[in-house]
Amino acid sequence: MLNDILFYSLDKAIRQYRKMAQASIDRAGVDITIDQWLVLRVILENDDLTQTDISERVFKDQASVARIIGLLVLRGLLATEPSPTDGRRARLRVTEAGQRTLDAVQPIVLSNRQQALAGLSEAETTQLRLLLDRIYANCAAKSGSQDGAPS
Amino acid sequence: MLNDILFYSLDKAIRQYRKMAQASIDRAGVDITIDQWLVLRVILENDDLTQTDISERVFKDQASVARIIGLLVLRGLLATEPSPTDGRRARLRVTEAGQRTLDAVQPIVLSNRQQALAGLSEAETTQLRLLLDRIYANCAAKSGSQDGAPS
DNA sequence: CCTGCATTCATGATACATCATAGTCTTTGT
DNA sequence: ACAAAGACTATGATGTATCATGAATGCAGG
Repeated sequence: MLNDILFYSLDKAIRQYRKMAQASIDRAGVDITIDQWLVLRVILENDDLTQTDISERVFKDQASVARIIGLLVLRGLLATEPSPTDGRRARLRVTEAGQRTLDAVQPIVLSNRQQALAGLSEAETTQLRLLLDRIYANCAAKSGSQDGAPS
Repeated sequence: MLNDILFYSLDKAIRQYRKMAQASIDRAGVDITIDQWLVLRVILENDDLTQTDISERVFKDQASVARIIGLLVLRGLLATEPSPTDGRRARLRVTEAGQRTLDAVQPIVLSNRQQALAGLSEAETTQLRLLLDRIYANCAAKSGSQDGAPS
């Protein structure tokens, strides 16, 4: 019956982390959500991704990314101009305000991670990641076949 | 940095699990969400909890529980009658349809957990749970103090 | 050039998360 | 008994998740 507890613990841990992370950003007076921050950060690092590309990197779906981008533009953290090469797309550019926000949030996120992992050794975090990735792989596999898709 | 990857893996794992779990329930033709199922199950086991009690057990907040209960009532899986002892509350009762749904979902959930944890030893799941609980504790602690010092 | 198909994005519908608050009822202190 | 405090629930506002679909554009082959 420990299994019962495992996914509960998983859920609890990630949710508490998000809660703590968001609270620390709010406390710093920065007006952005962690999801928006994540997307903005990815766009800064590569301003020529499609929404689908972005969604894969941040592990969200395209619809969520579209709405997050919409909010980022609304808030003036992101600017768009029509793509010169592809009429379906818009080129995304992080604005000055967006850059300032990213700069402000960066140290907070690092400190959050540190707090969350306090007392865990490198070996432990490594193993944790391994186990989580295995669970992910198990869940991503089509049930009924041990499909050896490339990792 | 591996830290970067850890919370990403955490997020990925739990989301993929939820996705897989919901898909398997849908595939079985049962019309319920896993969150609704979770709440319904808790109510079955104890029909005299407040929404706050329930929210603590399923690790959601009270507002979410209130809305989930509303949907469960709407769908006829849950019935309410005014509490005889407390005018603010309603006594919750799982209906026949609710019971049938619970019965239908139970084996699916067990199978899902098994699939998700395939290839993990008991020791590994135990350690995983321990590490997750530590992260939770770290995040639940007030920032700025490593010990339990009052704020 | 045009057609069939894939890609890219937007949006509606539904559900959950979080915060805040209001309304109702209960308990407590005096 | 009464007022203050607290508990319980409902709901508005905002944001995200997921699925489905539609509209616009790009592209390859005929």
